[in-house]
Amino acid sequence: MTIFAIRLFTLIFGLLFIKKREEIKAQNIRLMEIQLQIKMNEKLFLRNPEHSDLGKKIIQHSIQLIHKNGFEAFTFKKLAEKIGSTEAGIYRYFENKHKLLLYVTAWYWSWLEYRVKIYTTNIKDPELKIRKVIKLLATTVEDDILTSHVNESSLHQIIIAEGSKAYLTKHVTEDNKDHFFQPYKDLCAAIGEIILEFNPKYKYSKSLSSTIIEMAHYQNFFMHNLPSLTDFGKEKDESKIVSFLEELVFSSINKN
Amino acid sequence: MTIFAIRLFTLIFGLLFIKKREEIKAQNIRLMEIQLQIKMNEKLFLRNPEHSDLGKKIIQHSIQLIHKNGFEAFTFKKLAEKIGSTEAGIYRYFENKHKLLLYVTAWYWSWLEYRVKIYTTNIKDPELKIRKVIKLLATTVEDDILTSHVNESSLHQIIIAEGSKAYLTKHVTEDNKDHFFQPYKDLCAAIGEIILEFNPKYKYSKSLSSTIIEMAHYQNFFMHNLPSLTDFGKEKDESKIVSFLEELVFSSINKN
DNA sequence: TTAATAAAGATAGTATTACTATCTCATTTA
DNA sequence: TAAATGAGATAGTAATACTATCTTTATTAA
Repeated sequence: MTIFAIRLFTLIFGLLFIKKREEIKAQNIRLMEIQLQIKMNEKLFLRNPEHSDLGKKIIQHSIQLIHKNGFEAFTFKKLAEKIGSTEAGIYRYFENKHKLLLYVTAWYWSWLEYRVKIYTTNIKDPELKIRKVIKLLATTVEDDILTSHVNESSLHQIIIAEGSKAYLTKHVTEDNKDHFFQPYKDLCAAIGEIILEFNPKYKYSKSLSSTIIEMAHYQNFFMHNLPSLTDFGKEKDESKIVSFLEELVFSSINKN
Repeated sequence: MTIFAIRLFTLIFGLLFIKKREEIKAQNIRLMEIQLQIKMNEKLFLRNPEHSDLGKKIIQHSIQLIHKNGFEAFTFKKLAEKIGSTEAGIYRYFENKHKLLLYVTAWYWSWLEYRVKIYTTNIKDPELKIRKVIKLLATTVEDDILTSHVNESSLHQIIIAEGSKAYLTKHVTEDNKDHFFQPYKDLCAAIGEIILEFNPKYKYSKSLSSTIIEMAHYQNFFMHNLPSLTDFGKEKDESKIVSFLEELVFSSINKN
């Protein structure tokens, strides 16, 4: 079923799904391994990190380091030391650390949209679709086995704490012209569509959509770090955020 | 009336309102000048910027520079050059640029809470109060004449684009222990109270409150910079954000 | 098998940033 | 009049954010 859903998704939404041949040389056996590969905007990198071991290590350990020390403290030098390479080596892949942040955030939003699509295509009822979407947005993810070098759980945490820094810059406009935020915008549009499916007359589908996305993350951050800004400070229970967002959304879009 | 409201506010909410004696030496005349002074957390600075000309210049030109070039590009060196002082001079007032950001954001939230209070104390109807609050949050401010060295309009823009960077750090927890976010939390609590006034049974008053605050700013940022994330991209009309927020809030808290 | 090419390691160097330290001088204030 | 304070001037340092170049190693194509 999963494989079918994934293939369907590939056909419909154009993400790349490849069978990767991995040669185990010692035994000279060819194994087929299923890997999810997300097509990334080429302007985000100088050399495609998916295409080499060093590249994958860069992504993998960037996520770890940013998650551990935060984006401000993250430097290419520290990253290089961690993966046993050199600063210059990282610069061959990414122009600077902000591009790398744009890369991992774009990757995250693409991956989320992919999950939204495969988990909602089989659902008819738009109400259930929206509930599913909110759950996907606001619930901590388990590591996706389809992506060996990306720890989705850490990545999720990064997006919560650092995600908005990707666009809160003086060069948003140029970055936007280079389509660096396309995955975010696509996800927002997709959720907006579902909202309109539920209520075609609702006037703020996109703004409500970006509100859900942002708040799914912000309420999580607040709950853990500035609890008095939420009503979930004591329990620290993600399902409460889901309930809040559901109530917020459905009371807004109900057709009365 | 304004003066009365301000005095009332001083009594009730403990903000400092002082008559500042300004000696005009040449003429040896003492003038009384009304100044709004917000009591700031002492841990935010090394030397109180309100207490000297250089200090006020630091605040005034920091706001200008951050507004113009963004917080990342902002350095104490550039600031010093701009105001004709030295880097070391600025460091006597603020430990680092992040503390300065915390200072101006805390100032902004205090000022907003002060405005929320004076503009809602005379209103009985909680519905009207909420409408007023949303307008105050989501509408560009005119420069407040009561604060000579703060350009509130630029400050508002800064909060939209840089405000969340104040708490999106690895040291939120310590900063929170030092009460650096108290003004934000107070504002959020105050709005939460009004929501409960309207509907005492509503379960998410604080989360809804932080949602309104954040979205008032984010929808504005999106509208201007990533318009496809909103429904106001074409008109770029702040009053649309107000309408969106009003619909969001009232459909959520209506008692049916 | 050989040559060409690409990836990546090794090393060096620079401008800027984010500070810290110290010394002097002018102005207030007590 | 002495003491305290504010602020200008200058110097120095460690870290950051790069750029450049040279060499070694691995891959591929002729």
